[in-house]
Amino acid sequence: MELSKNFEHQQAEEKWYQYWIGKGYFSSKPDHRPAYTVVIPPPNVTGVLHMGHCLNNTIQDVLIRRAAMQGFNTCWVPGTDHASIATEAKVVQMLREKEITKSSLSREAFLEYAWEWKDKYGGIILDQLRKMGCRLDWNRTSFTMDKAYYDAVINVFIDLYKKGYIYRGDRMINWDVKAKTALSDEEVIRRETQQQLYYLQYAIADSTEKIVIATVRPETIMGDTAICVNPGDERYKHLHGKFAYVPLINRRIPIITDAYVTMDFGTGALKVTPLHDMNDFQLGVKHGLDTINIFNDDGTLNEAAQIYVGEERFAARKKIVAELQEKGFLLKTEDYTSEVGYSERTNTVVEPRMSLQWWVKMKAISEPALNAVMTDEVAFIPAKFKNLYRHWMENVKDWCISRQLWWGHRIPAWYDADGNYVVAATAETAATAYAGQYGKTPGTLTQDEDCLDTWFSSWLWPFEVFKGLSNPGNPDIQYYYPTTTLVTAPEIIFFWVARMIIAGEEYMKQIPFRQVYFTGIVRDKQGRKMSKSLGNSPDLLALIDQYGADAVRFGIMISSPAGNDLLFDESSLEQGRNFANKLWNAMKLVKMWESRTSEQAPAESDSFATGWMQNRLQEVKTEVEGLMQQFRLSEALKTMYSLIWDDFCSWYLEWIKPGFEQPVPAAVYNQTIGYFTELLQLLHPYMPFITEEIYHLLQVRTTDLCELQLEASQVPDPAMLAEGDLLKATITALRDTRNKNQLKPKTTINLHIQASDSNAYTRILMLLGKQVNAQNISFTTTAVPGSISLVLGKDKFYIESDQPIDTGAQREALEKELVHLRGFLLSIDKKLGNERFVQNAKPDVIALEQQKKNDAEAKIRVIEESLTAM
RNA sequence: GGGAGCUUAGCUCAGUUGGUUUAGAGCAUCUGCCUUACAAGCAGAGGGUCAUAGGUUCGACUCCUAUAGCUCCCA
Repeated sequence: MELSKNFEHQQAEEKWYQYWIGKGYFSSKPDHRPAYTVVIPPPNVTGVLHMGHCLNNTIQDVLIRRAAMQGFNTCWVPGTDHASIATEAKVVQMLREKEITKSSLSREAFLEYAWEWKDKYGGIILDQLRKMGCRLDWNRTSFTMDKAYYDAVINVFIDLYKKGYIYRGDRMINWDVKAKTALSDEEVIRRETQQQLYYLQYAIADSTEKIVIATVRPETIMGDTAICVNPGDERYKHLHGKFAYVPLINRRIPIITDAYVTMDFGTGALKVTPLHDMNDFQLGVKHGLDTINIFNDDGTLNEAAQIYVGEERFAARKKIVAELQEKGFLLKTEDYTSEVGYSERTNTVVEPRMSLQWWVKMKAISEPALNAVMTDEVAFIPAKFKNLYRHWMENVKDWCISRQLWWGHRIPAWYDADGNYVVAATAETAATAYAGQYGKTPGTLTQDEDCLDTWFSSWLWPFEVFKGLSNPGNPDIQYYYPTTTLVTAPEIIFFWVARMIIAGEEYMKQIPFRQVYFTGIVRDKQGRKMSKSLGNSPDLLALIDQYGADAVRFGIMISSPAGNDLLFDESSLEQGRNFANKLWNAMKLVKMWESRTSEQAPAESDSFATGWMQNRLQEVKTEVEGLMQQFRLSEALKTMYSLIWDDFCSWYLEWIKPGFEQPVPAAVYNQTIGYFTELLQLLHPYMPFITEEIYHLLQVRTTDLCELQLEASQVPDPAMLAEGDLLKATITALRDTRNKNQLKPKTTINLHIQASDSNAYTRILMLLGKQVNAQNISFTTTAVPGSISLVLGKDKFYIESDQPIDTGAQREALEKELVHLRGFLLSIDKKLGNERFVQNAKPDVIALEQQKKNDAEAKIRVIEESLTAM
């Protein structure tokens, strides 16, 4: 078979994914093996794959694939969440294109459209995960609105209500005037925003005096019910207890005092609008102020505002400012920058609003979840996130769980005509409950129109994907739960991670996962977070198409230490592609030897090479094992990269490479196939497609790489590794010297070694000669006249060739080395001359320093000799 | 305002409980090579007073304090 010049990823990816699926490798059933379980952080059903998903899911796949090779029964559960706000927005938009308004539809009709939308587009992101090669158990694909899952969410609501953890209450909330829904704090994005600070004067009652307040929201003055000053503020002491008039509408409001007011901001006098500002609300409660709501739910002014009724809030601001100016109330305006909250979903400025919503009381229910993390029962990686978690959990606020949407889990609360309510799953059970609670049969009970926050369903994810709630104690939940590792972004540590631990403790009486691995945030080259609105997120499928899935996985993994952000740069994908290509070509080289193996015994140099490669492989396997255990996935990949590229390709293959059309001893060939296979196996979790492809091209196999079990690494022989290091260092030094003396690669040399211990070279002599193009090597005890000399450690090398030599350059190099060594020696002498060092340092540290000193002195002597001989 | 974190080569980052050298890698740069696996390659090289100033210690990139700059989270 003719092998292509470079690795062609397209067919290989398609072919192997289908093959793996066909073999059923990805689907898991409980058995005797230990389980390794991962639940995917369910991507938003409206989503398309972006760099964050790519990072996150590659990491999960690496963990799962490696675990599968280590004998675990791996189960990685895919799925999506229903994303109530985002999906509803998409559906509304789709309807708009068909010229249908949501308000013209019944709830049922709207939901039919929504499901239609979901069925059509909801699977896109899952298909994209297939392209990446993810070893997901597709038979277990879950959705937060599957029937059983839906019911579980409703039952959790009812249960928590019965336990007293859920209540209904008036609170200031973040209101999205466009989506007409409440937002949780986490759905509000704060952004520095350029604004104006308006200085307005309010007339004091029974006086000609005026008080000046500064505000960024002049359109809310109609909702003012007080002016507040700091009690210690000398400027306003005489006004305590007096009244002022709100401009334009002339409402009489009290002047109150509270230490909350900062004296040096604005004028030190604050207008208080309890229903339209979070902090003012607190003041209002504290001081028993009147409350006036001047906005409709769409952000337009209502009747209570008296003026500009029906105007949109920002349009009203402009008009009010104009009128204030015209009537002399506006003293001045200043530029002012502060953080303003925007809706994550609709990007409109969030309006603080008083609203009757459903809440979860968080303090008591979260106690076990705090402890689970603090005691490392749930280990955070990296551990620095423990602090953040504790801080949040200790100051946890109640969770607003109702959303004014239809797409989602409908709140199971039922109201009579007077607003009395019961919580129950169905109309029937609600009627019974009502009769029990209120002692009468209800008239018509109507269900709450709102649905639940999406996170109120996804916090059940780690157990409900195994039907842990809807079918308690089933074999799956017993086998797979608690799950092993959760991989997620630190930005959802509160949204999701904390709440999953809470729900796990509450409903399974167990933690949901043993470890949480926090990935970094993917940023662009300029360090900006990748986002849809910035348009700086590359098209991942195009990248996979261009570079290959393996290269994309490599590129993202090579630059992502745990918990640190990574700057995404396409050059790392290039590196990945080049690496794939390197593997491909190494395979081609080895394949070339297949038909010309000979039965002759391996030469001593071959035995050295294979022995060294074996030991080096074992050494790296051990290293990788340690790194993986610490979740240092990026470093593990770097280690393998270097093993494959440098040790295997650049050194080993060159060492055993036969001359042109020469045979390769069969033993060497077979060992080489074996090493190559082990390398592929090691790398497979990171680059599954190409490794599987090459695995099968190298040899006819009865097994597949993705299922091949890793064998435990053996302890390497340090002497063998040291010999290899000496050989590599010697080759490099000699090549460098050749280079610097303009000896062309094709020019052969005679090499003389003046060694302190010539035995050190016996096994590596042949390889050395081959690699530096020496036709002859001999040992000497004296300098060889007319040759190029170089010093490596305690040994000297003399290169003889026909080429004229430049002693000046050599002398310079040696002198430079001498200066360095003398400086080094000086620093050691200082240390050893320091009495306190000798007294306090551990004996092995002192011995080490002594050794370093001896070595340095020996090297200096050798160089000095060389210089005089010159 | 409160909290967390970062600052190491031109760029992006490693550096695990203080002691194996006067600090490593990839990319970029420079030099020489179209050597029959690979120019998406091969063989080499140069480049850093580890943000700054103190302190602890026999010894600090590593621990402590302050300063400067940057980032994120929360109010």
